[in-house]
Parts: sequence; structure tokens; C-alpha cells
Amino acid sequence: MARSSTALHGQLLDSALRLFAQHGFRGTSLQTIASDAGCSKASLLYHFSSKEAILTELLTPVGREAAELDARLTDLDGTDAAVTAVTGFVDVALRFRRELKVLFDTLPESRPMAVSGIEGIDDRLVDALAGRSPDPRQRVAAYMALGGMFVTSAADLHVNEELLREEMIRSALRTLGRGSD
Amino acid sequence: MARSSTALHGQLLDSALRLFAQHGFRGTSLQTIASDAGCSKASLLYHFSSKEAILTELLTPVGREAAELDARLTDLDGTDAAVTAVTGFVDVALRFRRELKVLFDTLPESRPMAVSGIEGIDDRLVDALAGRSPDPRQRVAAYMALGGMFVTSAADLHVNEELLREEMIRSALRTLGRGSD
DNA sequence: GTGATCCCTGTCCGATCGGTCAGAACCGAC
DNA sequence: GTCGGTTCTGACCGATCGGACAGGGATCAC
Repeated sequence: MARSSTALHGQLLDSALRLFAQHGFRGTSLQTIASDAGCSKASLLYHFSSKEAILTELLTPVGREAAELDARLTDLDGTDAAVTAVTGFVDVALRFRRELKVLFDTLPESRPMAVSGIEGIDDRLVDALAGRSPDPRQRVAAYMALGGMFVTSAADLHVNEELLREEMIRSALRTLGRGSD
Repeated sequence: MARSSTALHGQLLDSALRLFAQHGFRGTSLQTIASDAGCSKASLLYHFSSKEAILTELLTPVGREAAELDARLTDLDGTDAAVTAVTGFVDVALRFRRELKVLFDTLPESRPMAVSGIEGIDDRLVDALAGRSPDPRQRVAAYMALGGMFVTSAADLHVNEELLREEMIRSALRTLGRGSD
């Protein structure tokens, strides 16, 4: 027995991500994760100090990328801000589909933020998507686009990945009234 | 004590809906609901045979309306189907904002369907939103529109209700490439 | 009065949860 | 060999979960 430490660690993260995405954070027990990864619950808690710690480690990468996108958006406005926000979000969302699903499932509970640096990022994203416009109609459209990208990336449409990416971006821009057509 | 039976029953439904929407189904215990409604857990279980029964009673109305919309869509296609699906969905979604949030939170877990008559309604909605087109791009756009409407209705934007409704419909139609502009 | 019925509750139950802990099993270094 | 450190586990713990159940009051008909 005794895999090379990091091996089981990664295996546990894999199992946890899949199970969290499928049954939610609350709906997945430590025992289930451990069994899926082929070890004991006690072994899981040797690698991770708590259930929350697993979540944090899972969501840290997407948190980092989100923060980067956030930073890129700060000094943009108008169409530039909207287009950058759309393409940036779609890219991140499609790269972290299951993570985003877990994040979405976890957000409503105002738990002590498992992933740092993304507090209020949703408001800033909506602001950028709206092209910094204070028009409430633009804000609603921005929310529609954001929600659409979120849900669509989390769902698994049986569609070619590149086509999905392109059409998500085109759709979102149409939603915002900034479509080229 | 001893309220008129139906009074406590309704009070419990109120509390449950609010708490389910706020903390999720799993994240809300029977004790919490009972305390919020000002009675004992045993009393709650006198009015409802189980936790699942509360969920069913909460989601039945929105299930009925969804089924009606579903029926109205069957013999429509093209722009008619898309427009009817958008306006119908927005109307239902805004009338049952918290219920929809609970439904969304509850869906991922493949629990024995608490609300009947809506199996596979999402696929049929996407089909209608896509105007019955088999084009995968239209299907992606349909999913974007559906997700946008879903999330936007569940979120609470501080926006005038009628403006919200109008702009959600306009945004969704733009997403589908059927905007008037 | 005395039942019968309805509403409500205190108390208990088994299951499951996240988490702890002492120690077994394995490892390379010596 | 054996020693020290790392990896892993069975057994256990307190808390909380959804739910069962017997009985206490209140209200009615008679």
C-alpha cells in the first residue's frame, strides 16, 4: 500500500471534485469521497485537515484565474470591458466547468469564503459586462449574460468544445446588445 | 394556542420556502423551520408527513404552471415557439422566484422527483427556445437564454419589477438572435 | 358529565455526519 | 538488523439529522 503521498492526495481531489459537482458539497460525505478514492475516511483526514480544506484546495485555481480576469478588467470600459469580460469569463468557465458548478452550489450558503480574492467579483463582472453603464436595462442584460454563461458552462451540452466556446461568446454579446450581427 | 390548523400549515410553508431558498434544502433542518414558524419539530411533522412532503407542496404550484407552459408550446415552432417560451418562462420565473431557486438547488440531486409533470421539461424548453432548430449553435443560444432567465429571476436585482420583466424578455430574445433590434 | 376529535409537544430512537486518536504498516537510512 | 518518519487505518466521540410515538389540552357533540 502507501502510494506516493501526492498520488492519493490527487486521487482524493479528483473524487471530491466529481462528487461535489454531482451531489453538491453538503450532499457528499467524507466517507463517500474516501470510498471512491479507495481509502479510509481517516486517511482522507490525514491529507486534508477538514472537509472545508478540500473545497478550498479545489477552488483555489479558479479563484486565481478569476482574480486575474478581474484585474484585467479594472481599466477597461464600454465595449472593451464587455468583450473582455465575456471572452475571459467563457474561457475560465469552460476550463473549470466542474469547479464552477461546485462554486455555484456552495455560494448561496454564506460560508466563510473558501476561496479568497473573489469577494464581490460578481458585481464587478456585471459592471464590466454592462460596459460601465449605470442604465438598469444594461445591468439586467449583464446579469442575463452572466447567468447564461454560468449555467451553460456548468451543464454538459453534447456539443463540440470549440463551437460551444464560440457560440457562448457570440450569444453573450448578443444578450448585451453588442453582437456584430 | 392551537391556531386554526391551516394557519400554522401556511406559516410553516412560508418559513420553509424562505429558508430553503436561503440555505438550500439540505442546509435547512426541520428544527430550524419549526423554530422559525414558532412551533415544535413534532408539530411540523404533524402537518407534513416528511421533509420531502414540504418540498412537494412548495413546488407543486410552479410545477403546474410549468406544465401548462409546456403544453402551450407543443404545437408551436420557429419564432412563435421561441417568443412564447421566453415570455412564458419569464412570467412563471418572476412569479415563483424563490420556488425556482429551491427547484434549482434541488434538481442536481436526482432525488425521487418531488414535483410531477416536469420531467424533461428543460429539454423541451430548450427545443422551443431554439425554434425547433437542430442547429447546435441555436441550441447553445437557447441554453444561454434559459440559464440567463433562470439565474436572473433567482437573483434579486434591485430593479423595478416591470422593467426587469421587459428587459429579461428583450435580452433573452437578443440572445436567441430574434431581437427586434 | 363523557367521549371523540383535532392540534400540539416532550422525549426518545437509529442513522449519519465531521472529526480525533492511538497505533499498525511501511519506508529508506544507518 | 533497528530506528525515525511518513502514511494509513479501526475504533471511537459528540453533535445533529429525520422521524416515531404516547400523551396533554382544547373544543366540540351528546
